[in-house]
Amino acid sequence: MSKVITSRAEDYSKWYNDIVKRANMADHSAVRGCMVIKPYGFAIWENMRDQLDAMFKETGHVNASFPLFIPKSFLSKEAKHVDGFAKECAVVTHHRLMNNPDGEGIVVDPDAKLEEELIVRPTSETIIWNTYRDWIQSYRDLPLLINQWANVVRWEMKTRLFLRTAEFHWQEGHTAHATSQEAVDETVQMLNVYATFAEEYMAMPVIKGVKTANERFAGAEDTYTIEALMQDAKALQAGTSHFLGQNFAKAFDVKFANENNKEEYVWATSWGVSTRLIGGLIMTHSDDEGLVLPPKLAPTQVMIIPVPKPDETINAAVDKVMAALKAKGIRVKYDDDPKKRPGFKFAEHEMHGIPVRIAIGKRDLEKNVVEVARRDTKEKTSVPMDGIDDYIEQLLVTIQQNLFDTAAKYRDEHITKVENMEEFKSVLDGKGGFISAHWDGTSETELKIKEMTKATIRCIPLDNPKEDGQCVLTGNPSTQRVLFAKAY
RNA sequence: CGGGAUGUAGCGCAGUCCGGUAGCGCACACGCCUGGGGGGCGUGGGGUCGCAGGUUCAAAUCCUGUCUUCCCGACCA
Repeated sequence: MSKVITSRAEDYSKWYNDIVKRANMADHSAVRGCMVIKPYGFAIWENMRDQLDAMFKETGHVNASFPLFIPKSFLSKEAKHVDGFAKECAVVTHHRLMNNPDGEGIVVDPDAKLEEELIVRPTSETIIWNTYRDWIQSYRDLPLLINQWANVVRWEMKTRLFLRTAEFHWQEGHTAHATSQEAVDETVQMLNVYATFAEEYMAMPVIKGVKTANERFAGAEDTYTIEALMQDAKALQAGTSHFLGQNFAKAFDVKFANENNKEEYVWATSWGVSTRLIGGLIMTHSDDEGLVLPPKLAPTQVMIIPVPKPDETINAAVDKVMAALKAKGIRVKYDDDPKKRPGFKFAEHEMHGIPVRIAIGKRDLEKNVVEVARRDTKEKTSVPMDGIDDYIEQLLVTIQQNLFDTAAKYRDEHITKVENMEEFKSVLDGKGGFISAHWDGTSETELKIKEMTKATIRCIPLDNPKEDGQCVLTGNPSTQRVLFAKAY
């Protein structure tokens, strides 16, 4: 049992915070609701970002950068969009400071008021579509497939490290298409990219689905989502991909001439994932000993520890092992700090979620073996030095798969079919997780259930089988089940 | 924005009721011992006690004001 991390059973929220802090991922900053992402946390984000970026490029997208600020008037051009974001915007009103004429410090210079206030972007649809107007004239300019890596600000009332912060890092893809179908295809394609990334790299199983009108992105025709389940049986919206229809094209007057020289409004998508994924990564795999990272995203995959401390014989053996592992492209480090004891290092690297530990001591060397420990299962095995590179290479694959399988099993065990509100409430208050239930398709019912239980419809799964039934709340006819859950 | 807490060393806390010039654990620095799961002993450095006023010979402690952060609500792709 860890000496510095609160157990999940004792206090799940505290456990989460302890992991973030003890694993050196992030800290609260001096700015309300904003976090400092520390080098280790950022290294994980860089690995996620690099992989996603490669996947975006494989699907034909390119990166660009748009302004941090958005003129206030832009935001209000799409009515639903402004409704969705108005309450959480940071606003720049002045451009100059001056010495306080009445005393200490500096004050805002009242003469430096901006003609038009600037909004710190909560998302970039408006500034981007205002720009696309100038870029798109003909169907030959389409599709336009652009992504940007950026930070955005949403003035949330209640924040949590990585899961919901006032400022966060993300990517936002913004694409323009000649036809509705092409835009819908793009929306689904990017949802699939996200799902592949979540499952194959984060080892986090997700359910792909569509949001209900209530949960839809402000300004979208349809919002597709990937939903994951955390270890406390609450759902996490891990990524969204929006079919925006012609809403933004109409708001910003973006038209193109089609093959018949007829003017049409452009069809749009936008899609994003954020540093929130790191929160999902933590809550999917980690345990009471600390962070657990999937090998594909771990900044360091293998840590070698000399026992009890480095010396010439051990160092020589380590050099050989490291060279062999590096030749396989494995990210390996040697903790040769002579001042720290092995037990301390074991605990420390477990806290940081490093997937594999290799301990090398004199006893091992006499037998020409090393001790290999897995972070996911805590299993320790004595492994011959010869062929250690192949062994570790395979082990990393095994760990990656095991993390996914374990999470998928937990998730599958936490999808429960219910037929009425009694069952609904008892499952929700008991084991939690996703509740698969019939719903009559109305916003009123959805909101009523939210009010009664705090559970929302996370999504209507894409591969949902049609099934006649009766709404859990109203008894009205329904054609399919939807997934409810309490969510982050 | 309502209700409740909180603020003392980098972190976690005691001291406040009953005023007398600040302490413990961890961390940090140095030394010695130790060494296959978070070592031991010793020495040492580090604090305008959230901020601003006030009472007093004397304020972390009492009084007034103010701010911060956290929790519960409200709010929230």
